[in-house]
Amino acid sequence: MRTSALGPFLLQRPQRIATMDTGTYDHQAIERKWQAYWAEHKTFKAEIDTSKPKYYVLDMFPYPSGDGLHVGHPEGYTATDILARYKRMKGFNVLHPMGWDAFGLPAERHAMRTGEHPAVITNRNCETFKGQIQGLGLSYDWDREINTTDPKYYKWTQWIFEVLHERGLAYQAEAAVNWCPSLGTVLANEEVKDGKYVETGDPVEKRMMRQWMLKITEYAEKLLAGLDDLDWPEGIKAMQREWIGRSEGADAVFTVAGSGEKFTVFTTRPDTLFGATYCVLAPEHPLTQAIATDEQRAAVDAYIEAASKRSAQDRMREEREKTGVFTGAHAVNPVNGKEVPIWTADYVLAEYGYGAIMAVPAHDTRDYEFATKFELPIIEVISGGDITQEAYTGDGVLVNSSLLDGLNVGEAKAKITAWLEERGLGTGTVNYRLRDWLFSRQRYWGEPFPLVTLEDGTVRTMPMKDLPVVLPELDEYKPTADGQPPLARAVDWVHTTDPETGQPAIRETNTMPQWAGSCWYFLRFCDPHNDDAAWSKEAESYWMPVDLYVGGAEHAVLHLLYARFWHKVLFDAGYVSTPEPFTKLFNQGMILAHSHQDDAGKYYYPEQVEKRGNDHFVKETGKKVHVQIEKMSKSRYNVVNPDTVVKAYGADSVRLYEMFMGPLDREKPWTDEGVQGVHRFTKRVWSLYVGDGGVLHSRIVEDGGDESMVRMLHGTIKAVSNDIEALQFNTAIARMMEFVNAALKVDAIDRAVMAQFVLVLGPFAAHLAEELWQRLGHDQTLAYEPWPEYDEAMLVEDALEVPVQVNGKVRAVITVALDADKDTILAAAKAERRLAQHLEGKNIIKEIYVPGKLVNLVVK
RNA sequence: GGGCGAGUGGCGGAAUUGGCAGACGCGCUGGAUUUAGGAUCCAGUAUCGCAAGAUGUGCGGGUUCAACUCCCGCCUCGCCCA
Repeated sequence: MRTSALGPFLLQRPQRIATMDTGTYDHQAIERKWQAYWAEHKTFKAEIDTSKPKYYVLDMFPYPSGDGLHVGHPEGYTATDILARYKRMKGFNVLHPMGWDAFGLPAERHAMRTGEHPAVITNRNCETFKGQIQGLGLSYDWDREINTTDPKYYKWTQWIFEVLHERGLAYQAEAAVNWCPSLGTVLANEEVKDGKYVETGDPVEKRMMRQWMLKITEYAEKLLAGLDDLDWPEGIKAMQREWIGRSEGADAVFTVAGSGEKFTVFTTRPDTLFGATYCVLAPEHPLTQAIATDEQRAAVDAYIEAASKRSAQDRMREEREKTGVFTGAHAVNPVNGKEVPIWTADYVLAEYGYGAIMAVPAHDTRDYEFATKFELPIIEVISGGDITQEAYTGDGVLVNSSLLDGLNVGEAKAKITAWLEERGLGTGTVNYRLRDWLFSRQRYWGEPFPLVTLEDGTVRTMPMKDLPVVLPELDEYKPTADGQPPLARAVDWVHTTDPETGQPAIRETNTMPQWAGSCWYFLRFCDPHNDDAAWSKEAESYWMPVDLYVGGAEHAVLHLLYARFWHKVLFDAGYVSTPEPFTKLFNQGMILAHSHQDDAGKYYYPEQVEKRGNDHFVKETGKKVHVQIEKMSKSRYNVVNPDTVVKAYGADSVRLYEMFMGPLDREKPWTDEGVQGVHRFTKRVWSLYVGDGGVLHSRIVEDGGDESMVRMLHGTIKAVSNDIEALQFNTAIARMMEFVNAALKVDAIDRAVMAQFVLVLGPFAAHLAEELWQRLGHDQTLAYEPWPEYDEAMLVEDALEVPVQVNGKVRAVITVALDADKDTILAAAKAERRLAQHLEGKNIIKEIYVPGKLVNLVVK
């Protein structure tokens, strides 16, 4: 066995783990060793250091479910970890924290079933998650770990609620909510489909309840405008814009004939006012019942009752058959005094606009459908379509519209809006689809509201000294028999006194929704142990904003909009220094997996299935199954558990594979063979550095190593650096593979080259790189080693290879001197023997040389 | 219906943004090693063809010396909104 110049030196170093002496790649021992090292040395602890530029890279923190991590979680976490490690080596002071979004319904349900306190369940789940995450070697500063259910944390969530309250942005209202009687709680709109709770199928109904609301609508304009400058995926920005749904139009006041009652409608098409042939009030509209005539009252009441059972989504679905009933009353159209019938129909929502519309069937698809079904008149006011066939929604010249005749849509809008304003019959307005945020949940496992209500109905927020308002202990977590939230069971807790006046008072029994804690956790990470404030000005202004935020696209709207809203309020209140919290956002794609299903629809675990020829069969029964690629889920029997993969192939292999699978933002299927492929790569890296007996491999030499590897190294550094910056980790890994493949083919490589490559590998295969770095003779972690610089001069090849095309098809490749000029190269190209048959008997009519790229000869 | 995105070998995917299509990996084929299996190593692998060569990036057109890339018209799939 040859020993390199460094061999003897390394042999003298004490080996920490005996099994590593054998020279085989023992990923388990290496990973254990370095994870212990990082923890013991607090390698990734972040402190404010104004001498360095900061970089705040954040993952969307997880809800720690009882199922533990699945391979989807580490995808984003690995991406941010690579960036964090890379930025540290680039000299940035990196903030890279992790915590738990731990309030939520699953823990509460579990508590209802078992009687175990949700905090106990939650803490157990957090520990599981933490263990799994640490097993992946992610470089979080664990001293900054936070948990939204910790009273020390939610004290400040309550404080922010008080800031919102002080600023008039929190109010109580009777609101129509999705009430699920069997769960005893309200549900968010997205949890309801077809009048049922999506998880259990329990029926859901509309119910008016007193609820806390947050006035997010007041920030609609700021939330919209703020999107423009963010480095976010355009699709996400578009979704937020749609969600906010700004539309310009006009309010118009209609009078109920013969009663003097008035109602306002919002329309984006005031130009079509002359075409209004009926009005529709939402079933929930306060006038609906009031104006119903005696003959129609029974039908109207029945309709209102039926509508209350349908969700907003359901009601808005266009393909759904329109329903509605005539109220018996008529409305006076403000522009022409014409009386039109007033209907109620559930395609009009109480929450949108004023819950009332003027219907112009000739120029609105839904109104057209409704009018056709109920044989209501259709009057054309904009020419250009054929209203006997369908609604015409395009531009055109106004007709049948008195003062508007002859104008186009834009002109007519402006003219009629001014006309309405002059007469006090309406105003030009901006309307938003965005609704105020329903902020109460009838649940136990959430933040209590920091306020009490006095006997006279006065609401008082708790003074700072009395925060946090801690969740009381309960014997049972179910709603009370009379339908009150679980907190109503804590009678002594509910009945309290106002801390300032000593008057008897009662506490709020609703809790905040799960979104609350995640609206500001990125701020707490800046200063997680501060007991005097949610964060210090110093910490906030140093670390914020978040430079890169990575998470799933499922949070495109709600979490990201709510967090931006709170942040803007805190900005206006002077508590934070930036108007937006997340400078750059990136959504990782979902990881899919193969599932095996028979014709009856039954799923099988991959282990139950075997491949025979091109088909797959259930081992036991021989039944044929089809293989498909689907989202991972327990019910599809196709969830991949990262623990088993880490155990079999190592955390470095999991990290590398998740990044190598494909572009970060795309969906991609998990395959075990793929993991094996990158695992093979880690073994090849090991064998590149470590020879028999665990000493450095003899190919590593002090100097005189292969020249081509120096060039290869610089190319690799350049490519990997660019790829990391662009979050293109798949191609970065491919470049490193190319380096290793080339390195394994040469006999001697300079030690300096090998050391630099370890540094490049470091952000990806962190454990392996640390181990090799140590074996190269370093006694400190590589985490803060300067990132290798590449030299552009080193990328230049000795000679230039130029492809030669004839009529755009490559026919030969010629090798020319680097400094060869155009004429020389063209001459060389034309002289190329292999081109002869393509040039024979033809005339060259054009010669193109793209410097350094190619030659193209156009012949005829 | 509208918006956004995607479509490239048997598979996941590359292509410095108009310049050698298929990097890298999986799988497969052959070989070496092994009692055997696994692991490892070497060679090959878009399609047709013995070859020369021809064809080839969802489909159809166009621009260009040159198109996966740009333009026009379609088809399919995914997500979001109606």
